[in-house]
This record gives sequence, C-alpha cells and structure tokens, in this order.
Amino acid sequence: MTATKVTLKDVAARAGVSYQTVSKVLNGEMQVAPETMERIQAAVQELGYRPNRIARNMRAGRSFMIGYSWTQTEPGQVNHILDQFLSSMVREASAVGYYVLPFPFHEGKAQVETYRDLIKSGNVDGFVLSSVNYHDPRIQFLLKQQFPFVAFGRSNPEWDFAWVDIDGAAGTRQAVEYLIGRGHRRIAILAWPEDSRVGNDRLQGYLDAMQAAQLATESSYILRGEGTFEVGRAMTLHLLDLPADRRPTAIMALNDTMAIGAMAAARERGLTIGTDLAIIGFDDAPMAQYLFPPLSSVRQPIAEAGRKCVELLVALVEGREPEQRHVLLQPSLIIRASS
Amino acid sequence: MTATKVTLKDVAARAGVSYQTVSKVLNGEMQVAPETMERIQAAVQELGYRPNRIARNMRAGRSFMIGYSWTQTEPGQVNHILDQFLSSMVREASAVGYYVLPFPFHEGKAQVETYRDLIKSGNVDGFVLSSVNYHDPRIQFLLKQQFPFVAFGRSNPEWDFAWVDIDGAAGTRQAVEYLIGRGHRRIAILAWPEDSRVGNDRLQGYLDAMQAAQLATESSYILRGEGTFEVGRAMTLHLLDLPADRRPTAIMALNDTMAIGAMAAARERGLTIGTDLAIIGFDDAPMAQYLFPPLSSVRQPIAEAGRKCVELLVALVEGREPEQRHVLLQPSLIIRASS
DNA sequence: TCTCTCTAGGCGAACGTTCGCCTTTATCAT
DNA sequence: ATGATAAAGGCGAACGTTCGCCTAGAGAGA
Repeated sequence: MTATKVTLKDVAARAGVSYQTVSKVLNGEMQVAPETMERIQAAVQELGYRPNRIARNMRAGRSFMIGYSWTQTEPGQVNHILDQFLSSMVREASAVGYYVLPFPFHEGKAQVETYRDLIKSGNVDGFVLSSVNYHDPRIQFLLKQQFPFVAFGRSNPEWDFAWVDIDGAAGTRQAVEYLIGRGHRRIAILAWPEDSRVGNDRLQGYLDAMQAAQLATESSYILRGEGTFEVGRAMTLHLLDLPADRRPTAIMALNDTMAIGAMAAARERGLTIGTDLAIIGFDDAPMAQYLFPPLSSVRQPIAEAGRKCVELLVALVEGREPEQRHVLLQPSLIIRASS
Repeated sequence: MTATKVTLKDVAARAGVSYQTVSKVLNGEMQVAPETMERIQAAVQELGYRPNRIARNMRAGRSFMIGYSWTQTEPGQVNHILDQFLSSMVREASAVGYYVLPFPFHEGKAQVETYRDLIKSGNVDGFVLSSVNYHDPRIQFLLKQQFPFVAFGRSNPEWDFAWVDIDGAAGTRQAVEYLIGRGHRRIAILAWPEDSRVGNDRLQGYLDAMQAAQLATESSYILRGEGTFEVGRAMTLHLLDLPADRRPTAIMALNDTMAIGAMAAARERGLTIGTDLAIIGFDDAPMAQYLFPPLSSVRQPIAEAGRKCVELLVALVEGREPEQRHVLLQPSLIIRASS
C-alpha cells in the first residue's frame, strides 16, 4: 500500500528477523519456525512486498529477457503473424519467469551490431530470430559467439542450431493434393525468388505432390517473383493468356497476397473463381475468409511456434538439453469457396 | 571479443586508472588528461566494453522500461495495428534510452494486479495503455497510485490524465462529408454499442456531418452492434430491405470488418458496390486496397500515435512537464472504388 | 556430564554501476 | 615565499538481492 519501494529490509524489520532470512524463506531455501513463517508472510502481505527484479537479476548475473526483433512490413502489407506470435511468446515466457524484449530492427551491418550490443550490455539471455533466410548473418554471429538463440525458420542445412519451423512443403503438398483430388491436372504455382528459403520449401511440396501423382511439372507453370499483389496478378494474367488447352485450371500461391492478386486477375478475365479457376493461398490471413469468394488457404500454427521457440530457448539458456533441437510443425489446409 | 563479461574494472585495469574514473569519463562527467582519455577509449574498444544495463538500472533505482500490453484478437480478427504501433514505440523508446516491455494481457481483476506487480517489482517506469474505454480500471488504479502512464485513447472526461488519441469523429465526419458531396442523402452508419467510447466518438462525426448538411439523422439509419463481419452483413441486409425510397445509398462503417460484411450483403442483393451503394470503412486495414472493389477507408496515423505515447510517457517519467498532455491526431480519408 | 547433531537464523560479501567527497599536484596572483 | 584555486583522479558507499558459511541454543545419546 505504501507508495515508496518496499524492500527485504522493510519486511525483515517488521517480522523481526534478518533480511537474508526473509529472502531464504520466500525462496523456500530454509526451514523456520511456523510462527516466524507467519510473521514474515504477514509482513509481506501488509507491506505488499514484491522482490525487486533488477536487483535479483543483478545478483543472478543475467536478465531473464529474451530478445526479439521483427522486420516491420511496408505500409500496405500485413503482419498478421506478429500478434499471435508475440502474444504466445510473451505468455509462455512469463509462465517460466522470463520477459520478451522487443528491440528495433536494423538493416545491414548495423543489425548484427545491435545483437552484439544487447549481449554485451547483458540486456538479454537469448534471442528468438524471425525472418530467417539462407546465410543469415545473425545466425553466423550467434553461433560464433556461442550465445543461446532459437530461429523461427530454417537456414543453411550445414549449420547446426536450434530451430522451430512450419513444414511449408507439407502445407503446399496438402493443398496441391487436394487440387489433384478435385480433378485438376494443370496446376500452376506462384512462387518466390530462389533465394527464399521459405519459398523453396513451400515450392518443394508442390513438386512432390505433382510427382507423386505422376503429373509433369512444366516450367511454364512455375512462376517466381516477389510475393505481392501486383506480382501475383501479373503472373496470373500471364497464365490465363496461355492457349486454352494449356491454361491452368488451378493456381497455388505461396502467400495470400499473391492469391488475392490472382483473384483480381481472374476477375479481370471474367472467370468465376472456384469454378473456372481454383485458387489456394498460404498463410490464412484473417481477411481470407471475408474475400469474395472466401479464399482457401494453408493455416500455420503460429501460436504454437511462438510457444515452442520460447520453450526451446529457455532450455538452452538454462543449460538444459532440450528434448528436441528442431521442431517442425504441421500447417493445415482450410478449404473455402475459392477452390 | 572476449566471451566473458567485460566490466568497468577490466577497462580500468587496462587503462591504468580507477574504475570509477572510467565510469565518469564515459559519462562525460569528468575532465581527464587527453592521454588518459585515449587510454580509456582504447581499452573500451579493445575489450568491447558495454555498460551493464542491469547494474546501471540498479544504481539508478529504475528500469528504463515501458510496460505495454494489448488484447489479443480472436482468431479470424486482425490486429494490423500492433505491428506499426509497437514498432514505432520500440524505435522511439530506444532513441531515448528506453525499452518496451510487453506483458501478458489478463482479463478481469487479474489485470490490475498485473499492473500492480510490475510496479512493485520495479519492472517498469511507466505504462502505455491500449484498448482504453470508459471507466477503465487500469486508469483508475494508476491515477490512485500516481504512477506514470499514457493512454492511447480517451476515457471518462472527468479524469485527468495524459492521452494520445486519434480524432475518430473527424475521420467519420470527413468520410460522410465526402459522401454528401457526392450527392448522397440517405447515408446509414454501422456503429458500435453505446458502451464503446471509440464508437461513440466516431459516430459523433457522422451526426455532425449530417447536421451540418441539414440532413435528418434518422434512427433507422443508425445501427449498433459488435464490429464483426457477420453483424455488418446482417445490418446491411436489413438496410437494403427497406422500401426503395428509404433505402440508403451510402453506408459508413466504423471499421473495415463491418464494411466488408456490408460489401458481402450488397453483393448478395446484386448491387454494384460504388455505383448502387457506396461503402466506406474505417481503419484502412492493409487488405482494404485489395478487396473487390477496393474499399475506401479512414486511415489512422498509428505510428505517429506510438511515437507520441512514448514521448509523452518519458517526459512524465522523468518529471519533465510535457508540452501537451493531450494529443489528438488527425486521420485521413482514403478514397477507393467502393465509394 | 560431555559431546554430537540438528534446528533456526544471523552475517558478510558480492553482482556492476554511479555518486559524492576527498587528495594530490601544478598553477597563479599577491 | 605563500596561500588560494583549479585540474586530474582516487576512494568508499550504496542500490536490493542471493549465496555460502557461521553460531547459539536445544535435545539426545553415551
């Protein structure tokens, strides 16, 4: 109830013991007489004592903080991931006595410097990395520093580090298998540039599904480009301009934004989406269900990924051997009217 | 370069001075001989010294942390705000030597307890509040505790506290004025329940614009309900079932999700959106531009709001009198094909 | 009765800073 | 020559914990 800071000494004075004793009792590291226990607990209650976290961290020599940074999306793009991912990390961290520390994202060389500063200043005990790609300089740096981290996403296969990822290949495979099951044979895919690890992963699922069904994977059905609305639209227009017997009847897009571009293109060509042309996206953005027609999409277990990242990282930080250093989560296909 | 922690003492030993001197020199609180200065700087460089933030905070008696918590949206809803708001807070905070500490959101009584714990444990120096409404218990609590905070959003007018808000009334007014300018006379509004401070604010802009144009504000044109797709759709179906001479020609929705519901309803009734029925949303969700047709909407300066919140809060925390305790930011109308 | 053990709790130290005050030496005006 | 002043830097203390070790007294076994 008091406005000023309540410390162990205040509690001790009121309970008539030394402050170190209060500390030990509260941390369950000491046996005391029942009446002493009661006096201490009463004092804690009456004064509203809470241990000072800074002093505790100071003594412990670490911060109980998990550093996290994310690339802010350009205006017009969505980051529907952040809410779920961050919320679940914060909850999980809090449950095991940690906090998540968001720090500003810097491009280029400054990025690794930011990580170095956070380490050297003792600001964080570990990192969770997002937007991981091949040759990620942060991973190289943290591996060299032997500083605990967990990546949300895989990188170079030859690097050994803990990661959590979503099985993008399985997601696409599932979607393409569904299309094949619906009778589609000419299935195109709107993919990403070759330097995208996530894009290649998702693309692989397409290739696998096509091959398993003994369908040729024509290169003219595999289009690569940036994952934007405009690119998705342009690619689809291109596909729809193919001769009628070669025009795809279904399009798989590696994200919803491209899928929406594809929908726009189909509409421009007067096609009925879902009937004349099936479209499936990836990410299951919240808006997907409200589009016209509602967009089929692959949904990722983002919250689960956040939880796992923290679980793994805390194990690493505390020197425990985690049961598994690699967690691959399965996405699920959400079928709506667009396919 | 060393893996172990580098402290002031290490730097001091290498530079041949006392560690307190190093501290003062680095903080610019002391004049030393140029050569001493050089030795110190060289030692700092070579050892890669960074001041330990925990120890510094310990000494300062505060955490240089800003507490922030947000209500996680239900699955299917979007929080396109979070990315921008949090990013801009983190950047601004970092620029003035603070960090943002996200903590788990709890409903009910536990919510205020969470805030109390964070204060008593010295975890934060101040709070930024989101999702503020009338009678917000957090505001009551923090006012009573006299603990620094800034609310993103207004609450009861009789309470005196620092806030940053977006002028929702101005946003709606602008949109409705636009509709009136386009010749619309029968303009309906999809509003929120009366206990929503934000909803009432935005609604007021509609009433103002209608009144200024000497248009009657029929109660049958003012519909209130939860801001979901389904509610927006149902309300619009209801409006479209009015007799032809009373059917609205334009609909203003207090958020984009309802506006999208309205678009769905219009489509169901075979109306061409933008021509037969004008629709304007609020929030300018990232997807709005990709809808068919692209949705007109009111865009809020979220990043600016985040910056201002931190700026104000830091002033309060450091006992400076901020220039203005209330910041009202102007949204802007984005016209697209739906209106 | 003596020693041994157990219980209940005290005490000093340390984590890495910053802050206030003190000391030493050189400089300068008188 | 002398006292005052400024420059350069040292030193002890404190922030609030936790940790390891110590001690006083009580009870028990020989």
